[in-house]
Amino acid sequence: MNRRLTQRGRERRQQLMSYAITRFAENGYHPTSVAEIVHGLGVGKGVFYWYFASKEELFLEILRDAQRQLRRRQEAAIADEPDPVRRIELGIRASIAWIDENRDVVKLLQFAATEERFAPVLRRGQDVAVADTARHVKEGIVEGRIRDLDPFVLSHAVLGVAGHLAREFVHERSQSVDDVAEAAVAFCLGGLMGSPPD
Amino acid sequence: MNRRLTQRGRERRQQLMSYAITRFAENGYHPTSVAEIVHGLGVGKGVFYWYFASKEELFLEILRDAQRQLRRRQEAAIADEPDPVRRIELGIRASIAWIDENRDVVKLLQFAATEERFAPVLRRGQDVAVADTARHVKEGIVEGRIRDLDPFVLSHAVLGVAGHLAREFVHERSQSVDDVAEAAVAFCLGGLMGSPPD
Amino acid sequence: MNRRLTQRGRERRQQLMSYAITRFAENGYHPTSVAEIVHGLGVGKGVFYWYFASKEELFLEILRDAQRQLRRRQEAAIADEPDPVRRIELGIRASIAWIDENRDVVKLLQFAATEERFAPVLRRGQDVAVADTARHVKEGIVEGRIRDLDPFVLSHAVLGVAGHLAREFVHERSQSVDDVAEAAVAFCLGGLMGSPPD
Amino acid sequence: MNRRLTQRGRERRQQLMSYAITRFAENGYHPTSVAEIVHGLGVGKGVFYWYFASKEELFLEILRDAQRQLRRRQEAAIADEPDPVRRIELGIRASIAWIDENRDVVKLLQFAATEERFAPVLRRGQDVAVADTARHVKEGIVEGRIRDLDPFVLSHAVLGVAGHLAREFVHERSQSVDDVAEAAVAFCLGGLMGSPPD
DNA sequence: AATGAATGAGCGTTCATTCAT
DNA sequence: GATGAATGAACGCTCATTCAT
Repeated sequence: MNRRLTQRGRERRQQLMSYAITRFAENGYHPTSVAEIVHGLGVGKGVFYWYFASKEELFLEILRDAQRQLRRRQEAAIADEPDPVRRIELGIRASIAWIDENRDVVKLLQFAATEERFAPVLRRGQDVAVADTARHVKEGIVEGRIRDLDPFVLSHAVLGVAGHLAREFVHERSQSVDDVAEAAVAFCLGGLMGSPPD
Repeated sequence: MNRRLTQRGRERRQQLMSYAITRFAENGYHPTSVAEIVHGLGVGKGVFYWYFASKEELFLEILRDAQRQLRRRQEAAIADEPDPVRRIELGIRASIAWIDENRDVVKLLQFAATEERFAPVLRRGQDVAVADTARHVKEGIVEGRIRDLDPFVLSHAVLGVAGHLAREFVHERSQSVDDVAEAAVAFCLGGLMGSPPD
Repeated sequence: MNRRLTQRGRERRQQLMSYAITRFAENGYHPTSVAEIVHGLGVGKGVFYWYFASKEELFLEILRDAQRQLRRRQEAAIADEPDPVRRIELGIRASIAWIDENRDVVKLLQFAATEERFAPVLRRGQDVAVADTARHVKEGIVEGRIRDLDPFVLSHAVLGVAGHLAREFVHERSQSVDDVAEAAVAFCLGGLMGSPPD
Repeated sequence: MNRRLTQRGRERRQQLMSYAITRFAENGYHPTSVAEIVHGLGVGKGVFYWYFASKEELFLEILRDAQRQLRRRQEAAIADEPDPVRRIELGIRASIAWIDENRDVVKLLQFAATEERFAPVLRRGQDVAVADTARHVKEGIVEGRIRDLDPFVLSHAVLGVAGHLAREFVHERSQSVDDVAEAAVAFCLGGLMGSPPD
């Protein structure tokens, strides 16, 4: 692989990835055949293997792409906000927005987590995301605005809430993204800073 | 199906389910063949189809079983605790404990969420779990101990945190279940009751 | 693989091998598809893979079988003949007879020699055959009846003549096996014992 | 095909043939793809089909070339040697030398013999070679220096020994070409002229 | 209840060949 | 002359499922 592609080539490749994402998301990775993908695009089978070494390689590519995009989105949202708590909030909002806009890839990320074959790629991305958040949490703890618990656990909790709410509400029960984001932020900030339960 | 089974028959069936769970969790549902399952148990293919109508049926059975178990566990934990907030806490602890003890099935639940074929079964279970939690949340709101936000959103947030932390920490980073439960409870109660972020 | 087979199973397996040999010999190994083999036998594709791990494995099995058979045939022919030169002669005759009766497998042996993938198996068989012959040649040299040249080279020469004549004459120009054997023996004994070319 | 080629064109064509020979010899004819050949040469696929009508045509070309070359080599070696037995000897030496220098094509000739598709071309070449040798053998018989057996069988035997020894020894067991040639000549002349075995 | 042989549609992948550029 | 994108039939192989025993 790693072909040098013409402009047209790059477009074809993108087209294949996009279509594969929708099919994988709708039908599942395994149940979706390469034949189905190329047929849906009205091209021959060879086209697929001209651009991707294998079905698995395509899937990994999708995974990597998604993680790269999400991270870029979060970084852009945070930019140079100086307040760590506010950075966390902006991160949550950016994540939820991205999840909302990429429900299909999100499903694929979830699926990838369930097969040992794909899990490592995912784990790496997760670690990065947690580390990113943990930095802000630590600052918040130092400033005395976030309670003094393990910053990694807290980061995971934040990510868990954001991801879960975004998936469940925006996709399944069709609430507005903003409402969901609002709730997620409220809950997380409460969880991070809130007075202990007694 | 729905055969009338002898004692031995019921054991065989259970044996098939247990082994299938470990194989599905390790390898994925699709990549695990019926042949692999019966071979691992040292029996012929006929055995499988004596007890299950199809591979899919077996998987659905596993799903239903898991949800039934988890719910029973939560109910047992809550028992007749009168304090709604305390009930939420006990529910979180019970969930985390169950997830810890059933990492394999948990993976299968995650996978099931990614295929339209299995998602409905899951959704039903989720709805029940959320409704259960929401009842306690509502009581808490009425009592003025939980802030006045949409109880369903709050319930989802709680479930999201508990599930996420249990999966990530207990399984992947090998922390003690109790520590994780502690953190989850703290975060959730903070999120539920916590003073809003200024 | 390495299945425990019933009587019927063993027959099926043999049937597959026999038919594959004729197809491979007629058409070539690569151009003959598994589909062609099973279709010719009127069975489903699964049958093939029930008995053989792969097309390649089947081919190797054929190779091993052939070498085993040929060797057994030679040993039976030589039995307990005390005269080493006579043993060589009997070996030549046995080889030619076997080649005559197994023209199809012989073609496969020739083909196998041309692909690095199969060559090693062949080489091993050849080495054994040469070593067998070389033993007799050495004895003949000790007895002063065969000229004092490298016994391995002489053995190879003998095998080369026998194989070549059998293939060329019996198969291609339809001479009687006995005539060919006679000529091969005469030539080889001349080559082994004959006075040097002045 | 049969394009009129420029000097550069003729070189390209030769380059394709040479590289194809090494790939075919190493990997086998069928397992070597056209893509592999053009890729190895760093050119596009069009180049291949500019010079050859098909993969098969290229292979046949290689075959014809090889036979032409070998024959020319033998004729040059024999030149105008008047002694028929000496001509045979010189022919053997020339063949062995050529085989030594063209191990790759030799493998292809061997392969070609195993597919009905290519065998005819080969057969024709073989017939010519045998006829060439048979002429000398006949003369030798007339002169009373070679024993009175079927000259075609004797020629085949000679060719068989020479080919077999050259292939087996020079390539596989790395003996010097001259030693092998010496042994082949000795064996063959013994076989041709040698006193009958008793 | 259980076995193991059989089925055959369907899978991921390859590759000789074509052709617009 | 040459490129690289495209084609699609065919390949080796898998596997859920069936069924005679």
